[in-house]
Amino acid sequence: MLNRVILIGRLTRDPELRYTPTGVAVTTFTLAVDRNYTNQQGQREADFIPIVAWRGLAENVANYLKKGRLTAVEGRLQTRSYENNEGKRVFVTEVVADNVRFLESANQQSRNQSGDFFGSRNQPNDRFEQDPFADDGSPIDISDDDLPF
Amino acid sequence: MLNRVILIGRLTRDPELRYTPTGVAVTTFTLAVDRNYTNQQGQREADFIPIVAWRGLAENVANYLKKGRLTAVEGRLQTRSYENNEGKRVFVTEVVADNVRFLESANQQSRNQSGDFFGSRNQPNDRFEQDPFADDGSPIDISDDDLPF
Amino acid sequence: MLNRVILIGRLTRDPELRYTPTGVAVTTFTLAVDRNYTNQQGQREADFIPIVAWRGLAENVANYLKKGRLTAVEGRLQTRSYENNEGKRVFVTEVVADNVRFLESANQQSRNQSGDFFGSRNQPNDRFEQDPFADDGSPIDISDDDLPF
Amino acid sequence: MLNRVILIGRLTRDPELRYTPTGVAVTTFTLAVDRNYTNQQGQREADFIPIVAWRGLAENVANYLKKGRLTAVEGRLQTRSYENNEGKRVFVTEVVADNVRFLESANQQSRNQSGDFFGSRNQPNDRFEQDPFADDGSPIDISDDDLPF
DNA sequence: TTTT
DNA sequence: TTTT
Repeated sequence: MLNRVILIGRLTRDPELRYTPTGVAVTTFTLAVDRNYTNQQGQREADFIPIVAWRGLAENVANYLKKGRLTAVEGRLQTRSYENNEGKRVFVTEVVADNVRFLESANQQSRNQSGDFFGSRNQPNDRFEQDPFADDGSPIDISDDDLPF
Repeated sequence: MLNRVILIGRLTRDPELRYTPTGVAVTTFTLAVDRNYTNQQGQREADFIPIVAWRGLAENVANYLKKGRLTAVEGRLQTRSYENNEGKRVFVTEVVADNVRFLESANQQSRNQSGDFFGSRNQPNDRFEQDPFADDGSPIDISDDDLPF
Repeated sequence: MLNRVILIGRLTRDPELRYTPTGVAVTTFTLAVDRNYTNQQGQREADFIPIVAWRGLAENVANYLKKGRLTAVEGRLQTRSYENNEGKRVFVTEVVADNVRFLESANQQSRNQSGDFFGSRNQPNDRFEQDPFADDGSPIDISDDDLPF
Repeated sequence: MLNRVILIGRLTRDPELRYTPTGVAVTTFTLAVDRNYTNQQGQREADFIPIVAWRGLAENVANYLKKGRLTAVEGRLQTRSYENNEGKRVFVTEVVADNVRFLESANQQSRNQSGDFFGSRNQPNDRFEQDPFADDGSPIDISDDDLPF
C-alpha cells in the first residue's frame, strides 16, 4: 500500500557493485544512522541499515560514494527470505533505494575520520580520480525509478 | 541522524503483548504491505515488516488491533543482533513504532477475509468486547514518544 | 534535493477535475488532517492541506474519491506564485501528489456523516455508479509518476 | 491523522528569531529545495518552503544555522489563516519543524558562495563566534517535541 | 523576497 | 471556504 523510508547516515564501507546473471547492476552498502540519544555508558549508538540499489543508481552509488560519506537515502522496506547453507530459512529486511543524495563531496569530508579514507588513495582508485563533485562542493543528485523487484 | 519509516498495511496475526523483566510492555506484530505491482505469475506480492511497540503504545496496539486490520505505522528502523541457540550471531532489522493509526474499525473490516476474524468471537475475546471504535466508524489515534531505547 | 510529504486525512469536498489548455488533466482537492491534540476548548483541530494531482492520477482521483473519504497522499511540497486581480503577488504552498491510496470504499464509509454523501445519489452521479471498489471493501491503489512540473 | 514532511535544502537567508507576547521563542526561515529536473531553459528550479520552529529548537536554529547551509528538516504541514491589512483572509501553508539536522558546518560550507557568508564576520556576529560545530566537521543534531500548537 |  |  504505502511504504516509505528516509535515512541520513554514513556508509560503513565502500559500496559493493555486482551484476545479476542477466547483467543487471546491483550495489549493496550499509548506512550507519546515529540515534538521537546516548546510552547509559554515555555512548552514541547507531543503527546499521542494509541498503540495496539497482541499475543506474547502483552504478552511480558504486562510482561516487565511499566509506564515511554523509548520505541521504529514500526508498522502501523489502523483506525476503533465503535458505542458508545449513538448510535453514533466513529472513532479511532491507531498504531498496530509489533516491540517493550525496551530502558531502570528497574534499568536504571531515579530516579526522578513519584512516581508511586517505589510505584508499594509496591503492590507486579509479572511482576517486573520477569523483564528479563540483569544485564548490555542491552535492549531486541521482535517482532511479526502474527497480527490478 | 534522520530515520523515518511510514507504512500502511494489514496485520498478519493478532499482536503479541509481553513484558520485559522490569515490567515494560512490548508488543510485536507483522505488517503485510502490498507492493505496487504484480509479478510474472500475475500475483500481488507483499513485504512482511516486523514492528515493535513499547509501553502505552504497546498496550493500545494489543488491545485494539487484530489480524487483518488496515493500519498505518510511523516509526524508525532499528537493527540489533543476538546469539542464536547454535551460537551464531543473527542480525535483525525491524521498525520501532512511535505512532500507530487504526484505519479500520471492527465493523468496517471487510467481510470476506480469513475466517479467523469471526472465528475469534467464538473464543470469547475481551479485546473485541472493549473495542473502542466510535459508532460512526471513525479511526482512533494513539501515539507514544517514550521509547525505552 | 529531498522533498517528501505523507498525509492521511479526509477530503473536505468532492475533487475538482479540470484540463490545461494543452489538454492535461489536473485535479485539486483539500485534505483535512486531524491534529493529535485538542485545543483549550476541548476541540479537535485540523490542517486543511491543498493537494494537486496530474494526468492519470488526476482522473482516478476525480472518478473514485469523494467528500469525506479517508485517504493517504504521498507527494512533494511545491511553491508557486501568481499575480492576483489587484496586481499583487500571492505565494502558494501545496502538495503535488504522486501516490494516492483510497483507504475506504463507498460502502465502508461511516454512515452518520454529512448528508452530501447519499444526497449525491439523488443527482445521478456517474462516478458513484462506476465505483470500482471490490465488494470486499479492500482499498485500491493508484499512482502516477508523470508529473508535468 | 498522519502528517509528515521531510526536506533537504539550503536556507535562503539567515533565520529570524522572535518571541511571542508570552515569551515563547519562534524562528522562521525558508528552505530552497532543488527540484530533480531542469526546465525548458535548462535551469534548475527550486521550491521555497516556509519553515517555523518553536522554543529550544527555535533558539538552536537561530544560533547555529545561516544563509546557504545545507539542512534537513523533519516536521508536519500546518495551515492557518489571518486577516491582511485590506481585511482579506489569507491562507498560509508552512512546515512546523520538530527536527532539524545541520548537514554542513561553517568550515565545510562551499567557498564560492555568496559574499554574505564571510561578510557576516565583518558585522561582529555572536552566533558565528559560538559556532558549536566540532573541529572534525561532523553535523550536530537538535530536536524539540514541545510544539506550542 | 530566494539557496548552492 | 473545510473532513470524520
